[in-house]
Amino acid sequence: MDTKTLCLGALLLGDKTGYDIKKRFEESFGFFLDVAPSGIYRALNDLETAGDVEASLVQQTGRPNKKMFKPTPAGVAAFDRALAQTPARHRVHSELLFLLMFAERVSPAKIEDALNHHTGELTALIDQTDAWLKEEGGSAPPGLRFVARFGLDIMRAELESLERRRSDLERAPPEAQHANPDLEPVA
Amino acid sequence: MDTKTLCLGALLLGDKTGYDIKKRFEESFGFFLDVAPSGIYRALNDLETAGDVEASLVQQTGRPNKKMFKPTPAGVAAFDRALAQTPARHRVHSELLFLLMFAERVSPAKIEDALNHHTGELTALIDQTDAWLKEEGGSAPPGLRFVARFGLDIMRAELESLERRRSDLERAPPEAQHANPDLEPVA
DNA sequence: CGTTTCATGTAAGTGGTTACATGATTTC
DNA sequence: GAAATCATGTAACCACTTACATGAAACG
Repeated sequence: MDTKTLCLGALLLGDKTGYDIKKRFEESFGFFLDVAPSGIYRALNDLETAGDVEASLVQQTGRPNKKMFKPTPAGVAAFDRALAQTPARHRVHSELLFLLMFAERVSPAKIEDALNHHTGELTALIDQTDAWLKEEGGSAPPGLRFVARFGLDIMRAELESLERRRSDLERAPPEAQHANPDLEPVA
Repeated sequence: MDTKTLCLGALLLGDKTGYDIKKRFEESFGFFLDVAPSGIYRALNDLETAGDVEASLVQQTGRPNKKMFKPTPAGVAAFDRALAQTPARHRVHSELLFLLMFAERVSPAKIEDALNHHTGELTALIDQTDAWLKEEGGSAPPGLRFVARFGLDIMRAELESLERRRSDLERAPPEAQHANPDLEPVA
């Protein structure tokens, strides 16, 4: 899914400036969609020249001026079209899992760190989502709420599974397999 | 994570040809890592010129010849280095969730389809992973087994959550928001 | 005082995707 | 007969990433 559509979506959810969108991606959104910050401003400008958003400059004193964006009817239509056409992919894009697949080849410290880091991120996101549901969840559209609840379910399942199975990785395999002495035969 | 490292990983897991790797990506691997098939052959050739893999041609009658690849010691070292350096990202890259966030703007049929398709994929993958664990799981390295088990946990959690919450989406919100009637384009 | 927050961009480079090409054999 | 499987690639394009640039104010 391209950055432009993602930005339009953010604008429909109430964001106003490129900075707002960037923040949203760093927080909730970013958990399941990737966008580079610099790409956002670019996309916004492209959308503007295409007539899909309208911009208005806001002078500010004490802090940088900003540019507020609003989708035009054409932009909304384009968004809906993109939504309807986008194949509904869903995958756990994870270098962490790739790393864990090859856990034997990596220093235990790195594995430990990676696991700790991820569980930390998960608990933070869980808390954050939980708070959002309580505060704003009531007034949010059902789709948004659904995704938040679903996300919570998954993140909690991940945490639980990691905690339960973690020891399987940390216990070095009894004897058979220590590091990789000879790895041709694997096949 | 770049295609080359991914290919090296696949070779360490026992794959031999580009085609094998491609298949692995379409099956298990592909669930959490993206690679375009055409990129694989390219990557393999690059790896060969870099001296990270060795190739041997296999003449076949009745079907196309193939090129079997094997990592060199240098390749193995490069792989381990890449593993150690790669940040252990983990995110649910999901256009499906994006779609669901804006469920009100999409035709109920599309939502229904997307959900059905995904649950179908999930059950298939669950069965497949389950079977793998029973058949080959015993002899597989612990990292691989861990990921398979973790994957099962998550996929089951997803299925359960989707089934439980699905009705929240299908029930149109009481009054306020009934789709978007002006959806001229694709819809 | 140093760092984070706010706020918006440019420039260069490339890795990856899409689309195309080939062709025998087995399966339905 | 049509379609899928096996098997390997080339060519071109461009969206995205990384790195860099700027600068005031608030926070600690």
